Amino acid sequence: MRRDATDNRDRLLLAAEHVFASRGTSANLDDIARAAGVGPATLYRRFTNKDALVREVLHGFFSRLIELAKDAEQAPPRRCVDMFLETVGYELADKAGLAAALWGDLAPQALIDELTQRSAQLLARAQDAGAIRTDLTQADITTTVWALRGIVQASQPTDAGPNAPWRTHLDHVLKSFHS
Amino acid sequence: MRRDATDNRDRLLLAAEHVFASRGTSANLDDIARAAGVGPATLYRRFTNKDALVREVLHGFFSRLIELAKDAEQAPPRRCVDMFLETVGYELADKAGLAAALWGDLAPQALIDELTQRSAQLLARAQDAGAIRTDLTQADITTTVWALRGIVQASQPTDAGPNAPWRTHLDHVLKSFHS
DNA sequence: TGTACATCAGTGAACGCGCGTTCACTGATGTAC
DNA sequence: TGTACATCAGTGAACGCGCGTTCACTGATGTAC
Repeated sequence: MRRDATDNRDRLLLAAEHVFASRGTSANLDDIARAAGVGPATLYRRFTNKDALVREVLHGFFSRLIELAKDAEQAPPRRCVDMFLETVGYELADKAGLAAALWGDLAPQALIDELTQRSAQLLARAQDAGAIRTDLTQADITTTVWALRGIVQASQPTDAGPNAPWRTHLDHVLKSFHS
Repeated sequence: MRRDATDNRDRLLLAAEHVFASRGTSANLDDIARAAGVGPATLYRRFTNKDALVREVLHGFFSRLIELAKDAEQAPPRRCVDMFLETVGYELADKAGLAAALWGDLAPQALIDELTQRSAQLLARAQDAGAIRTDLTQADITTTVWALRGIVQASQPTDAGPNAPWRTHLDHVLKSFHS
């Protein structure tokens, strides 16, 4: 691919990440093209269509969540689930617009599967350390992520910082997880 | 208003409740008109525009939530918050499409205020009875509703019954609420 | 109880706008020599 | 290092579709007598 082509592709992807993250995936492509400094038709030279663009942005988002799971694997067993959910919460709050589409048709199934598997391992690790109730399953982790998403989407951007609604809610949930 | 007019208004409102509840407020008006057995133009004789129709449906939805709060006021103080959130969860799960628009621009502020106030009273009642931690505020109740909404929206309709994801999540939260 | 008629209800088709997508063309890039 | 040229990139305007909304007209309702 030619240099000008790769440059524009990168800039379009960056612009799409920003716009989708702040205004959701229903944002229009003209705004993204303008933010990237190209015409709307250029977008269609780099991406098949809007769905393909959304898919690629979601792919990056899920990749970051998987990185967060890997990071948590390095944390002490007693704290690894807490750390994972806290960092996921920050990511969701920062990318509320993407969180909406998290588990839609356009989500990358392979990455979802990997994330599910890794969170199950984190849970098992914390349970083996005796830090988390043994009657919990991976579904409780996923459900908690959905819950955080719901809170983040309803919250104003002003609801940030250590007392953000999603943080106190997560505290409640983790309190129960730790039995 | 003439009899045929009131009849059609009622049927349009019912149809809108069903369609919006199952497919969200972005569902198109043609489907609603068809479900009501009238032409699309008739809808505009009974309602100013789509926003007005959505507002009226949301008004009904919030009225039902307020009824749930009133019902909870009759429950034992130690259980009133639990009961409120459980019944709200059922309502959200049943009307997932409306839950999405819960706190948007079209929501009726007066009813939101009343619901907020009533949930604060429920919380105070449970706290006075020594059933719920005294460091909680009304915001924790609202946040929990948002969380349930997020779960319900991500869940499949098959995730129903006593083991629905939102129910187990609420159990976790209430466990922490009760200290 | 009938009937005439004013009023308002219902309606299919058309309009307009937003937005994803494509067209037909101009312009930049990089390679061959 | 220059230069010619094939290739592919960029682009504004136009297209088409979905959908909210309105038009211009026909039809039902209910009241006055």
